[in-house]
This record gives sequence, C-alpha cells and structure tokens, in this order.
Amino acid sequence: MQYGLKNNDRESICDALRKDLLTGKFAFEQPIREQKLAERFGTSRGPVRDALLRLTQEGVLVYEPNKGVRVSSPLSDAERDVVVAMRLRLEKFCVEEFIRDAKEHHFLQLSFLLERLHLACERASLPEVAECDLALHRYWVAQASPHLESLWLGLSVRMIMKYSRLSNYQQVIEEHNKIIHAVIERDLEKALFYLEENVI
Amino acid sequence: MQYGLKNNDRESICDALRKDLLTGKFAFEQPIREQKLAERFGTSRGPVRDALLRLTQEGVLVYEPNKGVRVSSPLSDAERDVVVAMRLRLEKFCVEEFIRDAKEHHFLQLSFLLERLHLACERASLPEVAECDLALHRYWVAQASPHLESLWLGLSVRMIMKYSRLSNYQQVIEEHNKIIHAVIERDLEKALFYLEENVI
DNA sequence: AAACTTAATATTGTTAACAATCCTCATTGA
DNA sequence: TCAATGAGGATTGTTAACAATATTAAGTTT
Repeated sequence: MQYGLKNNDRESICDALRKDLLTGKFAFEQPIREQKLAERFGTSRGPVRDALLRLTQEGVLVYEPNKGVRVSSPLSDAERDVVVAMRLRLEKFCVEEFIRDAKEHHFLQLSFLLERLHLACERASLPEVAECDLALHRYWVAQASPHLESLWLGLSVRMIMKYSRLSNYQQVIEEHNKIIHAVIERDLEKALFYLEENVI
Repeated sequence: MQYGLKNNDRESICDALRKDLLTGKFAFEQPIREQKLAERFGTSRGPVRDALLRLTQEGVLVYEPNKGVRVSSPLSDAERDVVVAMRLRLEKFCVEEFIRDAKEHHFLQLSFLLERLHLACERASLPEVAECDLALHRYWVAQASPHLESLWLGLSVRMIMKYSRLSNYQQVIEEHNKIIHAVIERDLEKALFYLEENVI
C-alpha cells in the first residue's frame, strides 16, 4: 500500500489517502506535508500534490496558499443535513436510471459488490467496510451518470467523515441487502425507500 | 489575461479557464493541450496541470489517463434538473444563514457586487456578466459555509455551461435586484422565492 | 487495396533542482 | 518584560529535463 506504484500514481495516492481520511487516520485540522507522503508512497512530490489538490476540491482537505493543506474541520450539523439531502437527491436519480436501464450483468456485478461488503463486515474491518459501502453505491452512480460521479463522491466522503455509522456491521449488511434486492427486482419505490433509510 | 502571473499561478489560470469554458470559448469534447496553455499563460506545464486537474474535479473537464483532458459533454436535461435542485438546496441554506448572521458591511459588499453586475450588463459583455453573476451568489455561499463553497461552484458552473440564460441582461438585473433587496431587508421568505425564480 | 509492423512524433507522467514564501526562535533594543 | 528584527530552516511553488505512453504515418506483406 505504500510503495511500488508505477505510472499514474496520483489516482492510487488519492484513493489511499481518501481511505485514510475516511477512517479517521488523520486528526481534523492536522496539516499534511507533501514530502512525508512522497516518501511513504515512494514517489516525488508531484503526484502527491496532484492527489492533495484533488482531495481539496472534494472538500476533504483545505488549502491555503503557500501553506499547503490540512484536514478540513468537520461539517456543522446543519451543513451535514444539506449534504445528506443533496446526496439523496442525486443518488435517487441514479438508482432510478439504473433500475430502468440495467442489464443482467449489472445485477451480477451488484451482487458481487454486496458479497464483498459482507466479507468486509465479517472481518469487522472498518476501512474495508467503508470502502465496500462506497464502492457499492458508487457503482450505480457511475453507471447512471458518469458526469456526476465525482460530485457524488465528494458528497459521500464529506458525509461519512463527520461521524461514521459504520460501526454496526449487522445493520450495514441488512440495509444493503434490502436496497439491492429491491433494485434487482426493479422495484423502484421500495429501492428508494430503503435507500433513504440508509443514507442518513 | 494571458501573461505576467507570478506566484500561485494555478488559481489565476483556473479562473481564466473557467471563464472561457463558461462562455463557450471551447467546444464540447475538444481536447485541451497542456503545452499550449502553458505558452498562453507564460508558465510551465506544472501550474497548468494543477488548474486542469481542478477543473476536472469540478466536472467541467474529463480526464483520461495518459490522454489528458477534454471539455466534458453537456449534461442531459434530467441531469441538469438534478444539479439545479442540488444547487438550490445548498444556496437556500446559505442565504438563510447569511440573512441571519450578516452585518452591515456584508450588505455593503453585496450592494457593491450588484453594482458590478449592473455595469457588466450595461456593457453587454457576456463573460463579465457570467463572472459577476457567479461572484454575487458566491459571496453569500462563502460567508455562510466556506466548507461547501467549492461544491457550490462546481454545481453552478455545470449548470451555466449547459445553456446560458444570461443573454437577457435586463432580466438578469431585475432578478438580482429583487433577491438582494429582500436579503438586505432580511425578508427570508421573499429572498428564497426570488432565488428559486433565478436559479433555473 | 486492406491489414499488420514499425518508426517517428506528440503528449502526458515523473523527477529533481531551484525559487519564493512561511515559520521558528534567538537576538536586540527600548 | 516585551515588541521588533533578522537569520536559518522548513515548506510550498515553479521549472526544465527526462521517461512512459499514445498517436500518427509510412512502409511492408498479403
């Protein structure tokens, strides 16, 4: 995880850092140093800067000219409510499109992602659970609207960062089981209902 | 506009490019070459890459590994509806906060921005009108929630790119007059009503 | 002529060195 | 004691050269 990246490092670095941030490996307001990360990932500062810039745009980091980036402070409750509402608006749209257009192999992929989530929950590994959870939701977003995928990602990461409900693994599994079964049965109403229950 | 930037170029480059994209200076799907922009702005490719990466994250550009970026294709009508709804949700929240907390000098600044919009409309300069319009809305967003400012920016730029209603300058002025007078009178209900009328 | 190689070019990805800026802290002076 | 100053180090910002990849075009074979 910390070495041996070859080409197009910024993607991998960005993903690795996002996972760290998501699971609270850095404290709020903590400054992030480029050199340190460059050493950790075995690259130069260039790709690291790219990744930091991107995470800044996602809202996870805050940038100040000539001072670098730091972990952004948590959202207020009111801000979080807004973000949740926006994510729901977006994801409901995507699920609707997904249900309308999905073929059999899309459902298969969905089942696979659900299975991965199960395994992560069994292992009780918070980073993995967070990642699998996001990957699952991300799948229908990416399928329905690649245009809005990065927008969705920013919303979701900010949402999860504030406080993680992901500790109750049993509940995580059940919620996603319900959503995905409804999706596969193309039951839009039920899918949206369970989605709303899950995205809070 | 094309030369003489000194430190922290990426911000200026990003803003300049965003304005160009907003006002349709590049065609949809058109690839963007780093070297060309570096020459235009009189810098090396580094800061240009930073700016392109950021605009990619905003959703204005699309990135493909080892192939660079191109102008993203326009949103579908349905996608645009979602983006509009999200922006409204966010901006209403910000206006509410703004009205609650704003001091006299905030209103003064608002009047100043409104004045700038007037002048731009009189000059009938589309790039300026677009910029002043955004700057005005951006002000209360930045005041109310710096956390969500870049999120808002991404939404707004995507919205405007699709098709610009900004050709009827008289209407632009009237709509913003109404909004801002309501805000200054701290009339929340009226402000939200006119905002909803404007953000479409 | 069409399909496949291969060389040449163009473009992006990465790196290390250098420049500019910020921060720390000891020194100075009132 | 405390504020102002300035040197030194740490960190970010920029650049140009180089590496990796993609694209193009010409040449070859069938």
